[in-house]
Amino acid sequence: MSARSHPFLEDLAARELIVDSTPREELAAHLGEARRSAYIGFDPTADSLHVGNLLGLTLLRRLQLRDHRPIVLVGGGTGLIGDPSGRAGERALNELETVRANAERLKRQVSRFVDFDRGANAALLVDNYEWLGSVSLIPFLRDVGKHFSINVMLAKESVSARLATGISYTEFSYQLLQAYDFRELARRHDCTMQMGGSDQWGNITAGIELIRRMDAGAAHGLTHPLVARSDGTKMGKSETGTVWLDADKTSPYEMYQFWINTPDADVIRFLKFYTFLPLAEIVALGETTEHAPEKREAQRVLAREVTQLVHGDDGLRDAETITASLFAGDVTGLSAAQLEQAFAAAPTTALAADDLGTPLVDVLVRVGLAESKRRGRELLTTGAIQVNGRKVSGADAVLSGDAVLPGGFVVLQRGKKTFHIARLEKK
RNA sequence: GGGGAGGUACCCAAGUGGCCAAAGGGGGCAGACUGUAAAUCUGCUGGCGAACGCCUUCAGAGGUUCAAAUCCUCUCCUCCCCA
Repeated sequence: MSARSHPFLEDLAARELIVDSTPREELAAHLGEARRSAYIGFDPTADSLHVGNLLGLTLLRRLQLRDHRPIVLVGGGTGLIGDPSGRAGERALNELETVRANAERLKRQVSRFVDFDRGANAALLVDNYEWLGSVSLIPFLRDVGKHFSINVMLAKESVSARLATGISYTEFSYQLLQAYDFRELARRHDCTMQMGGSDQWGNITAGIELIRRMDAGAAHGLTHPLVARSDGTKMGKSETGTVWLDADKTSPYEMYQFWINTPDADVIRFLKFYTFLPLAEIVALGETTEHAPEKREAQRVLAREVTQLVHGDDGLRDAETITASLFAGDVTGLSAAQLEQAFAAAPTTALAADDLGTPLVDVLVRVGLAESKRRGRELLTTGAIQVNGRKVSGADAVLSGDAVLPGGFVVLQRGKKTFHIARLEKK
C-alpha cells in the first residue's frame, strides 16, 4: 500500500463519493497502517431507515470489504435532541419510548449491509443513549463544553442558517453531543474516523477537535455527497412518498420500481454510488445508455443490484417476477400457479366473490387506485384504466366474471406503471 | 408600548357583496409521443351524483344581508416599521 493513497479512498474518489475529508494523504496513511474503526451515526427519527440512508450504509460496507471495522451508531440519545442540519425550523421532539423502539428496529435493518460476524473486523453496533443517557450537566459543561468556542459554533453552517429564524438551545447543543459521541467511540472502541453526509462535516470536525483537545488524539473524517436527482428532486422520495428500507413499508417490488425509473442523466452516477459493481462495468453500462438508452440496461442493473442488497435474493426475485408479469402486458395466458407466484408479494386487495358486477369505479376506489369516485370516473373516461392489460372504456364499466383470471386474480392498472392486484376470495 | 401589512384550495398567488368551488402559476394525476425516459402538447385537479344539482371550503367564532372569501364585531397567528 502506498503511503499516498489507499484502495478504500481511491475507490470512493473514483465513485465521486468524497466531498470533504481530513487531509487525504494522512488519512490514507492512517488506513494503510492498521485495521481501523470508522463510524456513521443514524438518528432513529422513524421506525425504518430509508433510501436517503443508503449511501452511508454502503459506505460502511465498502469500508468493511477493505478489511476495516464499521461501527454503526444508533442515535438513541441524539435522536432525542434533533439535528438542526438542513432544517428550516425546530424539530418536534420525539418521545423517549418512540426513539427507543425505533432504535431497536434500526439495529435489525443494518445487518443487511454490514457483517456482524466477520472475525476481527466484525461490524459493531452501538447506541449513544448508552453514554448520553446518563450524562450529568455540570461535569459535561466543565469537561466537554469548555472545549467549544461559541464563536466557532455559531459560524457553523447548520447553526448560522438557523440564526435568522431561530434555534433552541437544545438543538444548538447537538454538535456538542455528536462531538462527544466521536470522542466516546474513540475511547471505547478505538474509533478514529467518522463518516457521514456532507451536511455533517461541521459536526465531524467538531468531534475531531474535541478528541485532539481532550485526549490529544488524531482522528479523521470524510463526507459523502447529499444525493439529489438531476431534476433537483431529493433522493429517496417516490411519487408515493418515502422509499423505506423496511419491506413492510416499501415492498421489494416498489423498491425495484423506484430504481428502474431512474433518469438516464442519473443512472451512471447512482450505479457508482449505490452498487458494488466494478467501475469498468459501470463505464460499459454508461456506453450502453449512451447508444441504446431505450434498453434501459443501466436502470435494470441498478434496480437489480440495489434491490438485492436491501432485500436479498428472495426480495429481488419477487420484484423481478412481479415486474415481468405486470409490464409484459399479457397476463391472460398464465396459470393459477404462475399468477400465484408472480403476485405473492404484489400489492393486493381481497374482494369477495359476490363483488362481481360491482361498478369498476367502486373497485378502483376500494383498492386505492382512485382517490374518489369522481376521480375514478375521470380515469375511466380518459382511458387510463386497464384490466389485465386491456384498456377499459366507459365510466359505467363493471367488474365482470370474464376479467377474473385463474386463482381469482384481476390485474388493475392505472396509467402506465401503477398496478394493483385484486383477488376474489371464494365463499 | 405606538404605527402598518397580512392570513384564500397541496404550495405560491388573484379576487374586496351576487356572474366564486373561487383567475393565474407551480406541483400532482391522466392522455398523445416514447424507452415504465427527458422535453413538448392536451385534459383534469374539494366531495357526492348519470345529470339538473346538492354538500363542505377562503385563519377561528359570532353578526349584517334575499345573498359574504368579500361588510361589521371579537379572538388567534404571521410579517414590517418606529420606540
